[in-house]
Amino acid sequence: MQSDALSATFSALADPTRRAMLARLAEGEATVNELAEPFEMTLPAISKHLKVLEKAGLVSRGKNAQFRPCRLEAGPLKDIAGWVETYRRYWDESFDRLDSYLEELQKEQPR
Amino acid sequence: MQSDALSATFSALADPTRRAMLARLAEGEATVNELAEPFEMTLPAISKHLKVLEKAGLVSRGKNAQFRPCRLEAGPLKDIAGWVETYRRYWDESFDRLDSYLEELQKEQPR
DNA sequence: CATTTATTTCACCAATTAGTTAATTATCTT
DNA sequence: AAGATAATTAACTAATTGGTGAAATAAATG
Repeated sequence: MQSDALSATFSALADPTRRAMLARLAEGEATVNELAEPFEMTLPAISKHLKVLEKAGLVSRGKNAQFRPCRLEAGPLKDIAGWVETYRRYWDESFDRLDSYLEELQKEQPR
Repeated sequence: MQSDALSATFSALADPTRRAMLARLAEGEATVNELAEPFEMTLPAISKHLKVLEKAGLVSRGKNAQFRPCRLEAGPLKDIAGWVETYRRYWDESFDRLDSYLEELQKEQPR
């Protein structure tokens, strides 16, 4: 088990099923069965994928009777965005302009 | 082996050693031995990590005498950035403003 | 040509991952 | 209390991953 958060997040995202589950959760909360519905997998498999997402902090779960509604938690995605952003200059020539735009944004909304 | 490109990229990035290698390559080309130097791993292990990065399209290799200089290829990182960007609204309230800024950028520089 | 240097391939191993079926737990409904 | 529904846990398996040491390959150098 990789212990650093960034690795856990990248690892959780390295699976199309899990990314599809996040995409579904982006539209709103869903129960485990609702999340499982589009896939040809058994429920225990879905349960395991959910656990991976949960450990990476990408999903949180509530409790409603026998249901365990899942919510998207985007914090770790922000970290991914931050990490990848440091490489933007290597694929995008207009990096400098966006960079300074983001700096502007920062100044406008101080903490 | 997961066949889709996005999964391969996330998977390649889900390892701190490989991310460190990319960070090194961001500073410029490096040989395998140069890349290996900061790590306590054997050369074959490094070679394997490089192969993972290469298969994900994140690294390309040249040929110079017995050296195989490695270069960073940022294309797949752009795809990661694109993927994660669709979730920005979930962690950042000022998404709408950035979104419209990026649309502006698009218009200014068509293809 | 023999040796050194750079790197890869091979054969192996232990741990992890992604899936299964069967059993269990928890809660609601009748 | 009994049955149905939601979800998890357990036990197992096959494939993948991340590492190793030893051998092989490729090119430069004495």
